[in-house]
Formats: sequence, C-alpha cells, structure tokens
Amino acid sequence: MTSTADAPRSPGRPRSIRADEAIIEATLDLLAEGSTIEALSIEAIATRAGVGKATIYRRWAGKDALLLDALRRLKGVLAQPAGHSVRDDLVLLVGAIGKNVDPRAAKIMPCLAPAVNRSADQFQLYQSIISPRRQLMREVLRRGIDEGVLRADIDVEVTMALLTGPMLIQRVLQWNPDLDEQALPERVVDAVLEGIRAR
Amino acid sequence: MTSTADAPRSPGRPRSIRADEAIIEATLDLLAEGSTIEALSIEAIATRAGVGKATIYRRWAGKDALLLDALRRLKGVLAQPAGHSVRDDLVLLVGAIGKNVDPRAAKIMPCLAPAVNRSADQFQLYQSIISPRRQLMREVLRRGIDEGVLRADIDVEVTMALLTGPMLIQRVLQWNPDLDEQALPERVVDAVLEGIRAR
DNA sequence: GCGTTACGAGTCTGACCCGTATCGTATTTC
DNA sequence: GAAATACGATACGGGTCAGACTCGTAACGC
Repeated sequence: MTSTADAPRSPGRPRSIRADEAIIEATLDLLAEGSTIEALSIEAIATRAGVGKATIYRRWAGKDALLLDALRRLKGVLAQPAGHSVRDDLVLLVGAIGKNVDPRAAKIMPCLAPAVNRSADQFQLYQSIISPRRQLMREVLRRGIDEGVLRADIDVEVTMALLTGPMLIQRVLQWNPDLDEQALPERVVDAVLEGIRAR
Repeated sequence: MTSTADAPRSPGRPRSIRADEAIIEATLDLLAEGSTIEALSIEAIATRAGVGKATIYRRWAGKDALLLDALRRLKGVLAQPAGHSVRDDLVLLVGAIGKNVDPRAAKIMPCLAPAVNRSADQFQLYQSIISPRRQLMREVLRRGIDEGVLRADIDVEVTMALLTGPMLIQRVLQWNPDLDEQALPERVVDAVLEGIRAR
C-alpha cells in the first residue's frame, strides 16, 4: 500500500481514509462491470469514486500502481481443509478455485490472463495469490501419501495441475458450457483418485 | 469473411487480394507482438500493412469484425490421432492443446480470455475453435470405452476437462512456472489413466 | 477512352485520456 | 489564528484514436 503510510505526524489535513476506500472500490467495481484493465481510466475511476483526479495521483504513481493495490484486495481468505478425509479436503480446495469471497473477483480474474503474461509485476502478483493455495493443496496431497491413502510414486506438482486445471478452465474460460460446474469439484477429485483405466 | 465476397461482376477495379492478406497478417502480427486486443488500432494495422485506413473500412465495419476474421485464421489444423493406442492418441491430443500451426497463436490466445466472456461473437468463435477438438478427444475416449481399455462408467465430459485443463492453464496462464511443460502431456494422461489412490 | 471502382496517403472533427496545475474550501497541528 | 496539507472541481497542453472525407493514381469492363 502506497497511501496512508505510517506517517509519524503531519502538519496539515490528513489523507481521507474514505477516499482511499472509495478509489479502490470504484476500481474493482468498474473492472467487475466489464471494463478491461487497459480500458480503465483514472478519470473514470475518479468520477465513479466521487473524487478528484489529483486525489488519486496523490496516492499512486499511476494506473499500474493503483491496480496492483486494488487487485491485492481480491486475494480473499484461504479455504481451510478440515484435515480428516483427504478426499473431502481436496473437494473443498478444488471447489474453492476461482471462488472468491468477493463476488467481483470471478469477473475480474479472466481479465488478468493477458496482463499476467506481459507485465512482470502482475505476474508476480498473480503468483503470490495462487502459490499459497497451491501450497495448501500440496500439503493435503503429501498428507495423503504419508497416510497411505495416495500412491507414493505420484508427481505431486502434476497432480495439483490435474486437480486445478479443470476447475480453472471452466470457471475462468467457460471451456465447456455444458459442464455442470456445481458438481465438478467432486467429480474431478474422484476421477483423479480412481483413474479411468478399466481394471 | 466480409471482404472479397462472391461478387458476380464489378464495373471498376477489383479489390486487391494482397491488401486483404496484408491487413489480416498485420493484425495477427501486432497481436503476437504483444499488443492487446483493445490497444490495437485501425491506424496501426493500416500502417503496418502498408495500406490506407479507407481500405480497411471498405472491407470491415470496424475493429471487431476485422478481429473476428483475423482470429479465424488461427484455427489451424486438427491433430489426427493414429487410432492404435488410446493412451498414445490421448497424449497426442493433449500435447496439441494450445499448440497451433501458427506460432503467433500461442501469444494471442491468452488475450482472448477476457474477450470471450464479454462478447457473444468472440465466445462463439472461441467455441467453434475448441469444440471440434473436444469432439476428437470425445471419440478417442468413447473408443477406449468400447474397446474395454477405459471404464464404462466414466463421465466423458469431465474426463475431457481433466485432460485438457492442466495443459491449458499451464500453456495459457503459466499456472506453475516450475512445471515441465514438455513432459506434461504424458504425465497428465498417465495420471488420469491410473488414478492416484493407493491400492 | 470512358465510366467505375479500388488504391495509398493524407486531412479533419470530435472524442477520450493522461498527468499537472490551480481554484476555493476543509481540516489538522502548533 | 497561522501554517500546512488535504479535499473536489475544473482547466490545461499534449497525445491517440475513430471514422468520414479528399486527393491524385491505378486497374478493370465496355
């Protein structure tokens, strides 16, 4: 966060926290309403937030810096696996993919896909969001191996991609409109657990 | 295709096919070079193609129509499974995901993710590109079931998502930078075939 | 050669935007 | 109350772009 730093004392009028909030919220709202990242203008954000442009520039160097702060808000909280059944924990984690506390996140996430590949900053932000989630899943898988529920010779990283991929392409890319998104987490986890080869 | 329609005869000078080509190529080149869809301007395309702006507007109603035509060029050819081993055919199809004949496609595809969710036209285009590929995989899976190689009770659609998802998130979203993209198709197919549960 | 249409290049108007500066006002410390 | 800093609003110069238009030229059928 650039604004509202830990200023020890200030002579004049302090920065408005309400303005901080309003700017961030306006940014996320506009994104969720369909604006793409680059179509987003400081002027539109200022108007939407009921704020002068100068108030934004006083806090952030430009659109990129503002976006980085705004998107950080979408991280949300991590799902907490119960720790009893490996299968149930995986269903929980897989079901949480792309499902954020902030409903706007679902609509904003697809917009990040292009940005992630072009801006190192945004790539880092993106990774910082998903890597703790990956870690959570990794721990569940390792636990499953330790408990003997999962085979010991599986590639944990590949398995995570296996579990995450289907949910992500469905939620973010609408890969197959006919797929039942509701039931998908369970079905994915069970299919990955059991395999599809006849035996 | 909007331009170079099947005009029976025309009094004056015919439209230049070279201009058609140049405009489409310039569009794809600019996209592949990192321009995002909306940052792409008709002016830039015209300049790059060595063409007047009017020549573009004479053929297409606007940027969207041009883009639709340009992106159709990226469809590429479908991978042809050999039809011997179900496992090998799946590896081939999974390996072909996100790998297009046109090397520009790989860089352009991530940009489509946001557009797909906002424009009905682009969503349709996107679906028209991937649905034949899905069909191909569907047939291989059905064949596997018929031959008794795959279990008869699997959900074919979910299985396709299972196979496609990991490749797609890796190639398009760079989901996990540490994952070996080269070996991924084989690993994904084998993991899905065998399952990860200990037995 | 004549009418017709396309061509590349360029111009023009009206938007929209960025980032800065400047208003008059409000809120804080000393 | 004075100095300092914030506020929303607005104006500014500089920039890009969409689309429609205008050139003089080129290619076609008749």
